[in-house]
Amino acid sequence: MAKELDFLTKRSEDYSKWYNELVVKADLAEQSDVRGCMVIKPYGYAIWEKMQRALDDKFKETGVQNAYFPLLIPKSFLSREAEHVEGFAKECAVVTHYRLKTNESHDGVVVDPAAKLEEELIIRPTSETIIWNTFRNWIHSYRDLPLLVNQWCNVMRWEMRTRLFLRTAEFLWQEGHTAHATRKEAEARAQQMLKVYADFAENYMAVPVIQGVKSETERFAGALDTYTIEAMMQDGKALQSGTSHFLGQNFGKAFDVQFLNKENKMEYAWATSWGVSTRLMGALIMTHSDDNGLVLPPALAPIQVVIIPIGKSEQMPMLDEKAETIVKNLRAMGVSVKYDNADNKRPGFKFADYELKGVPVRLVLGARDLEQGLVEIMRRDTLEKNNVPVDGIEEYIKNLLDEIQANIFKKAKDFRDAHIYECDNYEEFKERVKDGGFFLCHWDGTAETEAKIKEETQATIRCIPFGVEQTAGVDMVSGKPSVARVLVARSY
RNA sequence: CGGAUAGUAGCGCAGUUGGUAGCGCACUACGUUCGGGACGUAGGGGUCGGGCGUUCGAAUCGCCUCUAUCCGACCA
Repeated sequence: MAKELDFLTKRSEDYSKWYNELVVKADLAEQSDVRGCMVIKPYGYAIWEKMQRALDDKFKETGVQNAYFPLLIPKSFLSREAEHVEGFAKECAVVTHYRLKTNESHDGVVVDPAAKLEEELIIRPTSETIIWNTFRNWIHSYRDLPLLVNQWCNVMRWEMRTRLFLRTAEFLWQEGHTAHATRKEAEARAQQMLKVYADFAENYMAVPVIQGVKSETERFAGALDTYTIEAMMQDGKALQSGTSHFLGQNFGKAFDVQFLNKENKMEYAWATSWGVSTRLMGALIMTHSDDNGLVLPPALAPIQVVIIPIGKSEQMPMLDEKAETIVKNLRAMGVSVKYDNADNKRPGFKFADYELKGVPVRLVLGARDLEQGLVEIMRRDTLEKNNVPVDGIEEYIKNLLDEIQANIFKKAKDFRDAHIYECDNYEEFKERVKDGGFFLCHWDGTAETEAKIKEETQATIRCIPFGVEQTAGVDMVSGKPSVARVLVARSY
């Protein structure tokens, strides 16, 4: 029997520790030696690639095209839009020199002071400025609009405290930037992309989200409106999982992007931007995983089915042959399968390892069961095991994958819904918000109230949610009248 | 930038009257195993974060410094 083994910390014991260990042990990512940066390992990156592909397809369905803009942004660009620079100035990495030279003792290099840049370059924290500087040359007439561009890239924000996937100094994301002839069209686009994100989160990631609009203080720097999807993690905290901004004419004016409209009049272009990042990986991990490790939705799992043979060495050729047929059939149905017949790992080890990695379905091909025409199927979401006839197993698995996808979404949604509360009493709120959960509360709409809640409870207004009944009431803090409930929670 | 804690093998750690470094996992080789994280035997791997000091002698004591983690502040 096993002696001291390297199990995960229990989720209930220390949520942060559990999360960090899980990311590392499931082989998704690790801390880099470079401060605040992350190494995404092949298995983690495979999940990210699946996300990218699915999102990219959806963007293209809405007419968006991919492009690429420079990593380095001249400092002067960033300061063109006042609010924008204010929002990002504190977390920018700056390039000041373009050359190194050998030091005097010839055992290292130093920055060459003679190679100081006349104008410093900023490593992009986001690309609105450089993209709108480029858009100026692309947009002259209403016929050039709408301009719908997306880029997949890395950005850098010098955060004080970082956590794998959730907040890293450098991260991967996509940022969409669109230019429009009318305010209405731009607003519609910002909302449309939010829907795309919500659809992706729920149908691919199986993460239920609440859509809404941010309060003024939580808005993106330079935006007129910021739309958001908010997900609930298993500790009851909120995770902002994607945002879409209506930028008005702020960047059009800042970068002088004007066009001739149908009436032959000059007008500034209307803008949106929208993005999701590798933070979605964090949402995926924290929403579904359990004490055995990761639980991946079949739609995003790099390996959907793992087949593990068990038998004496003389039976292995027979099992290999049987497995080959099943693998071939499953692949023909578009299912990604791994057959693991490595003889240097024992079955028990493989079971635990693939559970840790969140593989949705495990098929055990046992010589003993096979004599009766059976194989063992284990589903990762419930850990249930079943003996199933090997005939028609491919169809069974295909259906099971769909069922798992639906089930983990339902499970996450039930959990979230059970932790959403309406609350009208501030004292009660202060007490209960410590334990997590989403609170629907009346708000008088002032920044003062918002700041007070944040200061006293660490909770923030996550969004003014769409689709909730707009009932009048009184603000639980100030006692002033309120027209609707907003979503308040602690967040990552 | 404040408060706390910690830096010893790839990872996790032990190492108090100060005496020249060890355990588990991982790794290498061979063998036995294989239906829920196997075991045996034999190996390889360390300037004890860095500097200065005290001492015959420092992982251990003192001072300085660097780094990391957690809690705050900060975080479209």
